[in-house]
Amino acid sequence: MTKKSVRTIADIARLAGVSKSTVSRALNDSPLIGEETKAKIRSLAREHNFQINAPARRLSMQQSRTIAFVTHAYHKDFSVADLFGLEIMGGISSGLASREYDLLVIHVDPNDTKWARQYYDTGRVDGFILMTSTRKQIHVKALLELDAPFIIWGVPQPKQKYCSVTGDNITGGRLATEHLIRSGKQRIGFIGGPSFEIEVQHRLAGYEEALNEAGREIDHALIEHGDFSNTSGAEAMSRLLQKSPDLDAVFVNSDLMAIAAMDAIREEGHQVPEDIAVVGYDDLSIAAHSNPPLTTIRQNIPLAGKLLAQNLIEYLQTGMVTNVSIPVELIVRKSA
Amino acid sequence: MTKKSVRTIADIARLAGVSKSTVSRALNDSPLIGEETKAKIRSLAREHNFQINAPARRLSMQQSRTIAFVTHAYHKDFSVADLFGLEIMGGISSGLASREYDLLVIHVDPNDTKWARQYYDTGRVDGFILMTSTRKQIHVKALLELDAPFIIWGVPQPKQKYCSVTGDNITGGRLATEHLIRSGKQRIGFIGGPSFEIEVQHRLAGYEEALNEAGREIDHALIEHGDFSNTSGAEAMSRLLQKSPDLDAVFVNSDLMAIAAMDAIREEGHQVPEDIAVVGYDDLSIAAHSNPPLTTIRQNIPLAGKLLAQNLIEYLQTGMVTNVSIPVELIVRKSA
DNA sequence: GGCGTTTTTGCAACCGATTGCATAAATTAC
DNA sequence: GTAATTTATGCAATCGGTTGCAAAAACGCC
Repeated sequence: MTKKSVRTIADIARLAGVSKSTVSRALNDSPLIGEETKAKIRSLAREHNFQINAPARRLSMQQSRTIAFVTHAYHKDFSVADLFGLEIMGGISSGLASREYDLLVIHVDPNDTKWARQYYDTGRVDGFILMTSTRKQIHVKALLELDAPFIIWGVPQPKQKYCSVTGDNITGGRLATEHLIRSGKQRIGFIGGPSFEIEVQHRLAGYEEALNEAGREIDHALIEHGDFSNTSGAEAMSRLLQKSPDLDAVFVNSDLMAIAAMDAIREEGHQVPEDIAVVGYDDLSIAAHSNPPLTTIRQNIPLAGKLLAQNLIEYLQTGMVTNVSIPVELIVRKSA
Repeated sequence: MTKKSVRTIADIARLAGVSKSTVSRALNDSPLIGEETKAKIRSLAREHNFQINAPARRLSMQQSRTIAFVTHAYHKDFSVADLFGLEIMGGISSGLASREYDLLVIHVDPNDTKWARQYYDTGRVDGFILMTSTRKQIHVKALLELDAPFIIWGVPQPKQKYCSVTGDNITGGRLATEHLIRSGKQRIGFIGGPSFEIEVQHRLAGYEEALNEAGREIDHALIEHGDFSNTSGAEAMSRLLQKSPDLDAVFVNSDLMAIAAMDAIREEGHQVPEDIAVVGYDDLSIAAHSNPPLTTIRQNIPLAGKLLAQNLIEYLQTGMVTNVSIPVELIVRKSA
């Protein structure tokens, strides 16, 4: 009913018998304003449920206090980034909210880079969090050229300067492999994501380190790669079983591929984990509910999200470039 | 290197030798501007990669062209809304993008309603899409009081006027049940979400209709309710097996609960689908990859998202209240 | 060529905040 | 009691667009 009559700081100013500037300063807790005046203005604002106008403030301050979460457009296919992205978004959202930033979501076409200009040059967002699983480099390049602030989930290219948060992939690969070795497995396979991805190379490195330390040889017949999709996981598993029928364990680079791999193993008439043990990666929510429940490497996803948010904001405010890697841990369930 | 020198319409105006107003009108394709002038201004804008300033435009036009997607804060537990929410967000995003609206994501505390004011009265968003699975009514009430435009996923309260998109739950319940009847199942159970939810009541109604039409009695010993979480699905299943050991099929109100129920069934030593057939609901991506693959009711989630976006925008622009329900279909896999 | 239209363009106010600088009020110093 | 500070407030410009209204330019017609 009662159409709100006090919508702007000018309204408050009139009520308080002061000027707009004073109200603005009071609400921003400027030391220039006397305590009494501040108190009066604040209580007026509270009383009238005053909410400051965001576009005006943004125009005036030349910043949007909004961060874009950039992810690929969803396609039919079920890819890692989907579930993983959702879980990480929760962490990002809370990290941003605590610093009073808003979260905008952009679904981009993998081949298009116009989006960067459209969001940055228009002042709609102050920075980006890149989660595009594929073609990340193209987007990184676009953002660097624009000189736009951003942070990525993943390992940064060697010579470039930008923020990143990533899991400790070497340790992840090592933990998974060591667990399988401890369980007495002899022929341990590796199913990776695309071999050009640094994360995948690191996980492979961890796998090889663990084997070497146990005095084992690296057997390339035990190594296969997929593209993180579940079908590719099943296919890689089949190829592996073909090449190395004596395999008794496999470390798979994602929970989704691992779950598909377990199906493939069963279809060939083997049991998980008795005949072939399986370790996944990510500890997505579904890992606990797969059949059998998946032993996997947990990345602390809420933490990752929070760090992506905070470190990007830190960069916006101070220009400090951070590259952090978060710890991983082994979660033992039934599959290995 | 070259710091962009043409950032505002005033810059373009200078280059074109016209006034700001003319540039503004030309870029907005106003009929007031001559074709030649328009062409010149447009090509200048393109040439200099001009991007209009969003906050200024929003301030001036008194609208943000941004819609908030409101969902609950994520908790440890894995609930329906999570996966479902992610999938629907893709559809919303594309629906909004095609009308040039931005998508903001807000994770709200279930008991807090301040968020509405904080986003609406500040002019940060023009409207809301409500996906909070629990306590939806509280949030609806808050938005109605604020007189803020919104649309919900779900069935609207009888007497209230607001937009909604929902699945056809009655038909969904009916399709699932009819399928089980056709397969020759005799004792068909029902595991619903919370019984106070209208969606759940509709699915139950569809279930009962189908049974009645087949000349069967409704047996309340075959009906149980959970809260959509997977643990509650497993528990409801156990209770059902206890009460009605002769049960040979069950229609479960969500894929997540259905998958948990299948585990429970196996733990009791029964086979799916031979001993007990299971039909789920939602057709989330995981349904195709469960063990066995889940027969389920598909809601066209991308369409739902698109309609949520478009109908809300329609409402913003014309004030037309829409309440649509989208068709569902039965997807037959291995579990029933 | 002059006058009435119609089509184009520009002026200036406005959207609602922030902020540098000037000024008024209150304190302190002597 | 007055000058010198210190503290608190207000004025007015600014951020970068949009838009109502007035004015100029182009056009049609006799």
